[in-house]
Formats: sequence, C-alpha cells, structure tokens
Amino acid sequence: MSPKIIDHCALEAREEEIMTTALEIITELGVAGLTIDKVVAKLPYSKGTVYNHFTCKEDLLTGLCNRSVKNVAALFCRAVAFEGSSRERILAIGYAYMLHSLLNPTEFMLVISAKTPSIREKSTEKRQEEHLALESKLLGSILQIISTGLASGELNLQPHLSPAQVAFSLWSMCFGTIALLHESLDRCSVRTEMNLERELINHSNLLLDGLNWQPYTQDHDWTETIYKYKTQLFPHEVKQLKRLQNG
Amino acid sequence: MSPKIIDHCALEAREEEIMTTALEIITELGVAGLTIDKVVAKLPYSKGTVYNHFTCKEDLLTGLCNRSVKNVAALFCRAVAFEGSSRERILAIGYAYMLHSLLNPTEFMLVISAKTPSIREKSTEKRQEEHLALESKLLGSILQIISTGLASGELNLQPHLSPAQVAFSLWSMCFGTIALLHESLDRCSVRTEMNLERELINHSNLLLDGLNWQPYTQDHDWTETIYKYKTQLFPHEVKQLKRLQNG
DNA sequence: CTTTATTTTTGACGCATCGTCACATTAGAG
DNA sequence: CTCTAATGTGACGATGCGTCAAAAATAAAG
Repeated sequence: MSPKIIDHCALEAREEEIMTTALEIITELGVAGLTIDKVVAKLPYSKGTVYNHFTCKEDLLTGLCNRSVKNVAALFCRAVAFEGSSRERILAIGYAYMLHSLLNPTEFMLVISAKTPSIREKSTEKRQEEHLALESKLLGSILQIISTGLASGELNLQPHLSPAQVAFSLWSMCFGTIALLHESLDRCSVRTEMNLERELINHSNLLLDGLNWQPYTQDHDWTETIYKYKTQLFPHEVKQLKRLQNG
Repeated sequence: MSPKIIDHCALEAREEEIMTTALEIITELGVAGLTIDKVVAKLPYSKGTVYNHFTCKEDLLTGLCNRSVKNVAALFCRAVAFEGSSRERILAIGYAYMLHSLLNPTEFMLVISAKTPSIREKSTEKRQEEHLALESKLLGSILQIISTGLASGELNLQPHLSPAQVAFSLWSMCFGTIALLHESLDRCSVRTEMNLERELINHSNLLLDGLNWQPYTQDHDWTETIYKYKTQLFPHEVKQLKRLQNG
C-alpha cells in the first residue's frame, strides 16, 4: 500500500505551469487559438495529465481567470491601506483595477470571456465557486473603505442606499468603463491608455460627487492624489506600464 | 447570358431565417451548443448555402448581435421622443436598455459574447463595421438628449467634460450594471429583475446628480416618471415582460 | 422546345480538435 | 525482488468546421 505519494505542492506547481503555458498561447494566438493539444506540445506532460487538472478547455480558462482576479485582489488590498481620505482610497481601487487591466490585457479579456455563458456552462462547479468567492473578496475591499468613510463622516448615505448598493455601483462603473474602453482600444487607435485613465477618473468623480462623498471634485487637488498613486502606491506597476508602452 | 437574377429581398429573408434558427438553438443549448450542422439540420437549405451568407460561426454570431442592437436602437429612438424633461428622457434610455436585456436575455448575452476577442478575431470586417455603426447610432441618441439638455439649461457641463464623455459615462454605466446583474441573475436567484430595475435607477440617478443634471433626484417624483415609462412609453414591452415572468 | 451559359445549391470529404480509456510507468511497502 | 495502487501516456473514436467539384436550377437565345 501507499505507493507514489501525491505531493500537493508539486501538483499545484504543475497546475501553475499549465496555466502559464496556456496564457502564453492565448497572448500569442488569442483565446480562439488556444488548444489543449498546443498546451500539451509545449509541456513535458501528456494530454491525460493536463486533463487530470482541468476537466476541459473552459475549466482551464476559468482557472486562468481566477488567477488573474487573485492578483487584482492583492492590488486592492494595497489600495485599502493607502494613507489618505476615504475618497482617495476608494478612487485608488479604481486606479488599481485600471492598472491591472493595462498591465495584463490578455488576462483582463479573459475575465470578461469567463463571464460568457459558453464558458461558464462548461467549467467546473468548484472553479465557479472559487470565482464567486474571489469576486466577493474584491467587493469586500470596497465595502471596507465605505465603512471607514461612513465612520469618519466623509460619506453620508442617502436612506435608500445600502453600502452594498454603493459598492456595486462603483464596481460596475469601473467594470463598464474599462471593458468598453478596452475593446475600442483594440479597434480605433484614437484612444490611448491615457484616455482610459482620464475617463475613469472623470467617471469615478461624477459618481462619488453624486454620492456626496467628500471632499468633492472641486474641493481637492486630485492631480496630486493621482501623482501619489503613481509614485507611492503603485510605483512598480506604473514603471512596468511605461516600459510596456515604450517597448 | 444573365440567368437567375439574385433576388436581394429573398436573400435577406433567408439570412433572417438562418439567424432566427441559430437563435433558437442558442436559447435551447447555449452559445457553446451552437453548431452550423445543427442550424443546417433545422433548415431546408444545405451547409454550403449557409456559408454563402456567413463566412463562419463567429460571423453568424456577430450578425445575430447586430440584429439585436438594431432593436435596441429602435427602443432608444422612442425614448428620445418621450414627452418630459431632458433628464427624464436620458433616464428612459437606460430603462429601455434594461427592458431589452430582460426581454431578450439570450441576445443580450450575445452582445457581450460578440465583444470577446475570440469572436471578434474571426468575424467579417463588414459585419464588424456594421456593428460599430450601430453602436454609434446608439450613442447618437444619447448625444441628442444631451444637446437638448444643454440647450434648455437643465444640464450645465463642467468645463473639463465634453458631451461625448458624458454620453460615454452613461453608456458604460448602463452596460456595467446590466452586465453584472445579468450574470448574477443566472447564478444566485436572490436578485430578481425588480432588483435590476432598482439598482439601475439608483445608479443612473447618482451619476446624473453628479453631473448636475436637473431636476435632482430629491426634487422630482421619479416613481411617477417610471410609471409613465411603463404605461405610456413601453406599455407593450412591459406587458410582454410580465407575461414572460409569470409563464 | 432545346440549347447554352451562368449562377446557385449541394453534401461528401479532409482536416483539426476534443476528451477518453486501456495500458504503461512509477515508487514505496513488504 | 515483487507486489500494488496511484499516476501518466498517447492512440483512438467522435464531432464539428469549412471547402470544392459536381449537380441542379434558371433564363435568355436559337
């Protein structure tokens, strides 16, 4: 009894390896170009082994999507810890989301793709649940900032709005803005990344003003806040982005 | 010479027939379940004929998506003609979009799917352009309302915002809200359609307040306006929706 | 009515990809 | 060294895509 012990650590490492290889192929050939056979060809394992980790191609895509959301969650945690007013911190969340989408365009697209029924329909229940859990972790970061805003009195909720509703508003605003600007980014090159930044900040400020979240847009130097994001909060990411845009 | 004149009308009718059949299959089996062979099996034509209309499956999906956007555009035109303040008319746009997404969930999902790179990469340039033209028609309706709002003085743009930026904000807000609530609608049945309606109105009002688009949320009876949407502007659609929810 | 030139339709075919499963391999216990 | 169970392998059947040579349909000319 007990032959060949399953080394959980090694298993997980292999799963990472498979996902990384899949991401390379997607970056090169697009989601449509992804093929299990191509993944297998790039790996020292066989098809059967890959199918031990992922039940089908869609399951692999969802796994990739979850890995990406985990990275976003890490950025959000940093945004929550930003030294500043609650409104500055909530804006940092949107900024983090944008940075992530610019640094990892392939993965961002994957998150949208994974929400598509054709992929959801086929991937594992387990990975689906993992995805939901990760998403609510993201919402958790937002809710955390909302509650400190309420505590400090900078945010006064209108009676018909719950914190969850506000969090959802912010979330969907970011999602919609980035998704739509991302897609046009691929088409008409008129819009550059800088435009995405400007629109996202505009749109966020409109929403936050509507919420009466102080300080209002005109009562604070937001350019300076964004400068702090760039130099203090996400210096590494911004540097990486600049390198990406020049290279 | 000159045999068999191509009857453009008949051709178009057949294209419609193909798309309708494809939509039936998608509604039944999901986007992933769509197969050209299945479409052909349901039609009195052969595979070759279908491929005379659409170059590939993805092209068919984009065609389906465009047909759906055309219907949205028609609803938007009615919203523009609503008798009321400019803010009431802009809110009607969002309401129309929501109604459409609830009445045609399959098609709404398709619009998201069609934005996915894996589909865009493969569909025809021609249909891509058609899609862009249709989308800018939608934005056109929004811009039209913005300009009447500016003319009447109900909307005063802050200097750093252009009408196009405002239109984009509204558009992405609607898109994000509906997309995210639609997808959770499929998963946790906690959220009903009524919730989508409430959230969309909330979210719209937040944004419009942020824009200083009068009358503000607290200065007008919006419940009554929504009642007008239901009874005067989209009575047929609302009735259809109720039938759908009961049946 | 027959012929002819041309367009349209057809469906069998070749190719790619998927996911499976019977068999091979491996590593530790006895 | 042998036995055993977990793990890995890749050939295989099935499915679906898109093509293309041949067949059918059509309308004007003879």
